[in-house]
Amino acid sequence: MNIPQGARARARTEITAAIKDEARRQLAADGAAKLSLRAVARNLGMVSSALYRYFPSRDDLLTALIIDAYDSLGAAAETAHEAVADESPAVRWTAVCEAVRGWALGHPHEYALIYGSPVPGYVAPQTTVPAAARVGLLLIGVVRDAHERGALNPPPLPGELRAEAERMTADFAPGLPLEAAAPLVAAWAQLYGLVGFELFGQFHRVVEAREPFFRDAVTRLGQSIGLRA
Amino acid sequence: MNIPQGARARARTEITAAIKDEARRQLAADGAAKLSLRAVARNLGMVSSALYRYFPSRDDLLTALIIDAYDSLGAAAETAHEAVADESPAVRWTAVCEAVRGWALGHPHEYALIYGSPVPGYVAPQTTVPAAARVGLLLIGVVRDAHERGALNPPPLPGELRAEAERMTADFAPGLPLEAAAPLVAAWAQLYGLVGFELFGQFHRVVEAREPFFRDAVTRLGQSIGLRA
DNA sequence: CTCAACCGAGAGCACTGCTCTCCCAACCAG
DNA sequence: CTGGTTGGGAGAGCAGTGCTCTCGGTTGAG
Repeated sequence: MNIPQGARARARTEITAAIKDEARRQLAADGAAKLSLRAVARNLGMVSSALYRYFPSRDDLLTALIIDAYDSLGAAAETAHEAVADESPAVRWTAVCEAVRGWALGHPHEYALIYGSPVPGYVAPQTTVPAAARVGLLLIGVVRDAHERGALNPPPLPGELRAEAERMTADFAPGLPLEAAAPLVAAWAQLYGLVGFELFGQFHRVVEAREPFFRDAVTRLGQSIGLRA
Repeated sequence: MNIPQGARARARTEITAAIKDEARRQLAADGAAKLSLRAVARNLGMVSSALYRYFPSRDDLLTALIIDAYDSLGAAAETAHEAVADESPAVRWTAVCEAVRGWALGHPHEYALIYGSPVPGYVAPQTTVPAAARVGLLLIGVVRDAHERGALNPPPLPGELRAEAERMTADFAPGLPLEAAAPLVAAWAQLYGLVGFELFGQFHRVVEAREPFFRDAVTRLGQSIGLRA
């Protein structure tokens, strides 16, 4: 990103990038579990121990890939959103949802890496949080926008969720009506349920017309928060 | 299940069960990826090669565990359902959903095994289908029952989903009104989105009051199919 | 120009899934 | 009761893994 700071440093960033690229290739081809440091090193013409100068462990490489995947997904969603920025909130909502699904179908193993079961004993470091939040923030923005232009009719807020809803809006969704907070978070999770089931084969012989089915489901998901079609 | 058919056959079923038990222990402790055939054999006092007489590969052992996990989850859901069999469909719906969540929280690694990202290159054999279908059939039964007693108000059916809905009801949900088919399947997937997000840490610092949040979400999920509270 | 930091190479350790061969014990037919 | 067949445990071995450590050569800062 900066002015070249010496051959050494530049080589380091280049090699780091090359490692990630090769790792991403293997990830896309065979999935996270088959990603092998030795194979990455081999394909890069280096010896496996040299790779540890760049990533102290396999988990650190995976973490880097996870952040990249979150960013790639977030960018795809944001791009799709910009293309319909002038439309109604309901249209923008489904556009973002369909972008998530599209990205997932195009990057199944990367999707599995970030939204599938966490790799054994692996705990995502805090570093991943900002990248992971991008899609969520985008959805919050759509719903808040609907609220601001008076196009939001959220369902009533159950009393036992009032405190939770207040905390949610204060923490990460300022400007959102209390009634929309929990339904929005739930819809966010449910979106990934739909995508995951399709991607991981749970819809095999159950859902055939995948696209219309998904469009219908996320439209109703938007309605469940109060976005009217 | 039968009359003892000789020491040989009995020993075989006993050892097979012992292997599965030990494997399940390791699965619960460390997750699927760390399940090691050699470690299982070691803890059972046998040599690793002997284990291949019972399970031809690691994947076959995993498949057996997957089927058991589906059955365990299905049994938990059915038990929970029976306990409220006399209640309204809406109550039974949330009871089944909460049973799924409860089982998942109690068996995180087994849940990850069946609903997380499929293990690398692993494809579930047809054998798993009946066990996997139990929860789905239970939910179908609840909604059909609501329909039969006139307590179901499904949303309108979009034209582009009519053929799909006809196929769905014909294939696995006879007696269900066309309008309910797609919303039900979607709700089924969305339920696992909610559970998965909680289980895999996506709700960390996002949802604090997990139980009321979940109860509210699945109640609205039921309403989205037409079950009135 | 010197010296520390950097980093690639290679050997090695402990582990994995899986195969193959050997050999004994259980079983069934005659 | 016996003899051949089969089931299954033991052990060695192969190819692969993540990771560590040591040895040198190169780079770049003081």
